[in-house]
Amino acid sequence: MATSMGRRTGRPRAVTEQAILDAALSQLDAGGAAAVSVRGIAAQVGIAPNAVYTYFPSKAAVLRALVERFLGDVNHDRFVDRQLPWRQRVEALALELRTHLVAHPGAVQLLLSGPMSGPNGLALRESLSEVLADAGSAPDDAARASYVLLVYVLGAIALEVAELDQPHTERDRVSTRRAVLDTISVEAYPRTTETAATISKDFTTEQFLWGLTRILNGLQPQT
Amino acid sequence: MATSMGRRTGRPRAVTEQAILDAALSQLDAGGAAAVSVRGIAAQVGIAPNAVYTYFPSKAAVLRALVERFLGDVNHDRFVDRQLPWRQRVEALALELRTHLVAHPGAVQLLLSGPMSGPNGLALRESLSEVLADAGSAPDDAARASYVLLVYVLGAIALEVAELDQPHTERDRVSTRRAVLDTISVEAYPRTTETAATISKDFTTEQFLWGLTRILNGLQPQT
DNA sequence: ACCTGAACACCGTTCAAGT
DNA sequence: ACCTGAACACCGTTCAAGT
Repeated sequence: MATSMGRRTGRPRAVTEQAILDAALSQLDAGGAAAVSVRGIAAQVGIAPNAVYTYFPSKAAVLRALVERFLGDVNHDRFVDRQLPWRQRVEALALELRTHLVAHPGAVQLLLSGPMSGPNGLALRESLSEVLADAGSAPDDAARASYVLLVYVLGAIALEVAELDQPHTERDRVSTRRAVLDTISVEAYPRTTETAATISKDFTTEQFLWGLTRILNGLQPQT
Repeated sequence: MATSMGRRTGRPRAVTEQAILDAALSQLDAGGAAAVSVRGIAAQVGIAPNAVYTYFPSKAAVLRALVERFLGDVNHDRFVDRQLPWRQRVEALALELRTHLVAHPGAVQLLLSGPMSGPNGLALRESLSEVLADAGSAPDDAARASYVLLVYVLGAIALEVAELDQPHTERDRVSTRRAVLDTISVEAYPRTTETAATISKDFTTEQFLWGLTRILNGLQPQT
């Protein structure tokens, strides 16, 4: 509420923080994260390069603000609607994230190179925690699940957009995507080899990922 | 086998490709991906900046070669051992990857910003596919599972190293890590709220991730 | 308070010249 | 064949000076 207040009198600002971020985003879209430059932003909004530092203290601050605005733009309507089943709420979030990230592929790099510690980033993680708490997780555990889900969504999209830059045929791409779908569970398929007999019948992907995470975090797998 | 052959006579090389990559890696370790520079590499190995272009055609090529060498360094012994149960083989790979990536956190950025399309990258994906084929997946489906697993491992480590740069207490970090462990399955916890009743009893994390992936790839969820 | 021009210490890459 | 010095077109950031 104090956005247009408190500005000390003097020469009026030539542009706005939003215009700076708009320019940064258009550079991001045009050439990826590496193509975003302070000088390019300045040229686009029509001020001298160093004038950018009146709006943000550094290029890193510009990128942080861009990530924050990006996260603020994802639609939370279905996500926070407690009337909906929790599955639909999480799916809505994942879909929203994917929509925005495919529209701005460079943003994936930005998201993965920082810990999303701004207000909107924390809010998103908290909302996700709430959903999973509604789903029946203990409050503490829900925070954990939100981490796993974000990892999965961001990681999957990161690799997807990396592949988009490659000279693959569309057919390759489609089959790669479909390829991901059916194999999350190896249980869904008949055992065809002898070594496959080593798998116990009731071993699920759920247990598998659980054990994998445990190992990745340096703890002993349960025996 | 033709590495030291075929070099046309003339002035001998002052350094080696490996020395260039060593220098690049030390810069990566010291200051992250952004700190790797052609000029810095040249200074470290003791040649002029432009002499680097006798060894690699561009900075991007240096980084690609670095990723390739990195992937070649992961120990495949336990991973390719068909005597071991497939779970242990995949876990060995995940652990190996994590060990190397935590030792060289900047490499995560490199891996996630490219599609790992070099020989070693493809070999790793193929090996992973073989393991899952041994586990009973149909050959085509196994390629898909390897994608999911790589996403999970790389994504998880990317966020982990991003958090390492933050001013968190060790206690925070440990609890965050433990937090990830227990909540991959919401099924493991008792339902405590009314909305939780919307979850069917036999709904597993496996099905959940499966549906999520399907949605992320733009296909209709099954009803 | 905000802008500008000029400068500093960098970058990746190219080119002509040396051996 | 490989190296060097010099140059080109950049980069983020700082500083002194203007209004």
